[in-house]
Order: sequence, then structure tokens, then C-alpha cells
Amino acid sequence: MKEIEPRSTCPVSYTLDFFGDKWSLLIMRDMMLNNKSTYGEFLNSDEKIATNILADRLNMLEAYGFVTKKVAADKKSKFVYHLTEKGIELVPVVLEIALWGAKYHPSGMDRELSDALETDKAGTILRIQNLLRNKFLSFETI
Amino acid sequence: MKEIEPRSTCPVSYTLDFFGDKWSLLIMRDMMLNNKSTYGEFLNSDEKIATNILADRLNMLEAYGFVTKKVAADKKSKFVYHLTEKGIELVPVVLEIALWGAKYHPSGMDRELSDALETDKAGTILRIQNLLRNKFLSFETI
DNA sequence: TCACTTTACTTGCATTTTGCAAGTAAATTT
DNA sequence: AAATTTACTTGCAAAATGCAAGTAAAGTGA
Repeated sequence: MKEIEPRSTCPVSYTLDFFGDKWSLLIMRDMMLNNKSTYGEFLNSDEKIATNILADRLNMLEAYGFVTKKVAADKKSKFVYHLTEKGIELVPVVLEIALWGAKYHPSGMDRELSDALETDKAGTILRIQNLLRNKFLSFETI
Repeated sequence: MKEIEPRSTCPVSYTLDFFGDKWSLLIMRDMMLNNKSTYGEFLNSDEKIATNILADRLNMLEAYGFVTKKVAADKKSKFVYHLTEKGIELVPVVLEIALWGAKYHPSGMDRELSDALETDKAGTILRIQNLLRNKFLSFETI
């Protein structure tokens, strides 16, 4: 994993310095929408990420404070990743990306989610973000 | 420019098949927010894209219907790129990316834009999209 | 307790993508 | 007619990605 240095002062460019690749945001998606939290679960996603890339990206996400990494409560040989607040704040980005994709791709997008977003986008985003915050908290207090 | 084949049915993954790199969305940003429309203008952006990458990405954007390419009205040696409706529909994505970036990066984000988005996000997005549609139309009818 | 499995990686190497510098070519300007 | 602008292409080096195999700690079943 290489250190990231901003290419410019532009906020779009800055975000892409972290997430301008084919994989980082898919890991975020899995945490946000697919309730995944371990290396093995990320590895099993449909897109078939390579193991070295997954390890590299998880490192990056942790190093830059998008996720936390902790030993699992049940198994010491397992790590659990959770989104930080900084990561949770990317939910709107991922959802807009999903909405665009669903418009042009015969989609595996969840019908309930797309309906909820259509009815009340802002509210749906907040609900998802709060669920992710609670997940982190409940994990913390076990 | 390589042909793109979807890695999965996921709409997030599908969008990233096109825009999961460090440059494509910056060209879109330049068209959406910085009123740029020519090769030379894209080349002059702060991030300093390489000429071969720019050519490749413009090709991709045109091939997949995100932009149109036409000879400029004033100069036959110049091409003008404009966003298609499919491209304009990515405005929400770029703006969410910008909002996140502005939160974490001492930012070159336009104050007026960030204020307008804070006050009325949906309305601001629609206004920007309509401006882009009009730009295309006025160009068409000259 | 000892082999087997699960989980999370690392390593080595081939392929692909990106980056840089230089070159090309048509149109326009001087 | 020469210089400049505009939009690229080409060649090669460097970096990122992909694939297959290997490692190592922890947990499981006999």
C-alpha cells in the first residue's frame, strides 16, 4: 500500500485519491449494504477480488480511518472490520453510485432499497447510517 | 481503451466498471462544474493528467455515451465535448463525492456551491443539470 | 493429542495500466 | 511561408493488478 498524496485542492480529486480504483468502494459497499465485516466475506463477493488486493485495500481503509479492525468476539483467528464515522459519511456517495448504476444495468439492486430511496432519499440515507452506527456500538459493548 | 465487461450484476460495481479509476470522473467534474469542454482545457486541470490517458478516457466516455464529440463552431481543428443525458445523470454522484471531499480536505470547493447544496441539495442538483442541458441545446442550435 | 480445517493473510511472477517525454499532423495565425 | 495551436499517437519505464501457491495462527473432531 502506497502513501496517498493529494493531487490538488479539489474535493472531488481528493476523494478519488482514496477511492479512485475498482475495489475500495466495493468493500465499503459490502460493509454498508451487505452486512459483511470479515476478510473471508469480502473475498466471497461476486466480483472476485484478488487476495493481495483485498489485503492492500483493507490496510488502506484502516490506515486512513475509514474502518476499524478488531479481533472477532467469537474467534481469535478472525478479524472484524467496521465502518468509522468517516466511512459512514460515504454512504450517500455509494448510494448515488448505486442509483445511477441501477438505472443503466439490469440490476441486482435491492427493490426495497431503491423504493425507499425513491420515496425519501434523505431519510433512507440517515436510517442506513444510523443502523451502521448502532452496529458499531453494539459490537463495542459486547 | 479496453472494452468494459461488467464484473457482476451489482449497480455499484457496474458504475465502477466505468468510473473506478483516478481520472474519468475528473473529466466529468470539469464538464459539470468547471465549464470545460475541450482536450486542452481538460489537460490544464490542476491534477495534470497525461495526454495518452486523457485521450483514452475521452474515447471511453464517448464510446459509452457519456459525452458527445463535435467539431468546434469556431475552429475546425478543435473538438468540443458535451455531456449527454446519461452523463448529466452522474451529477449527483460527483456532487456527493465533492461534499465528502470538502468535509475532509482544506478545500478548493466553491463556497456558493457548497452553500447552495446545504440549503437545498435536490434543487441545486436539478439547477446544475438543467444548465448543462441548456448548454448542450444552445450549442446544438448555433 | 494430533491431524485437519478455517481464517487471514504474504510472496513471486506475469499481465495490464499508468506516466512521461517525444513526435505527428491538420488547421490557424502571423 | 513559418510559427503556433490543438489534438492527439508512440515508445518505453514504472506502477498496479491478477493469479497461483505458500504460510501461520487458531479452532475442530477423532
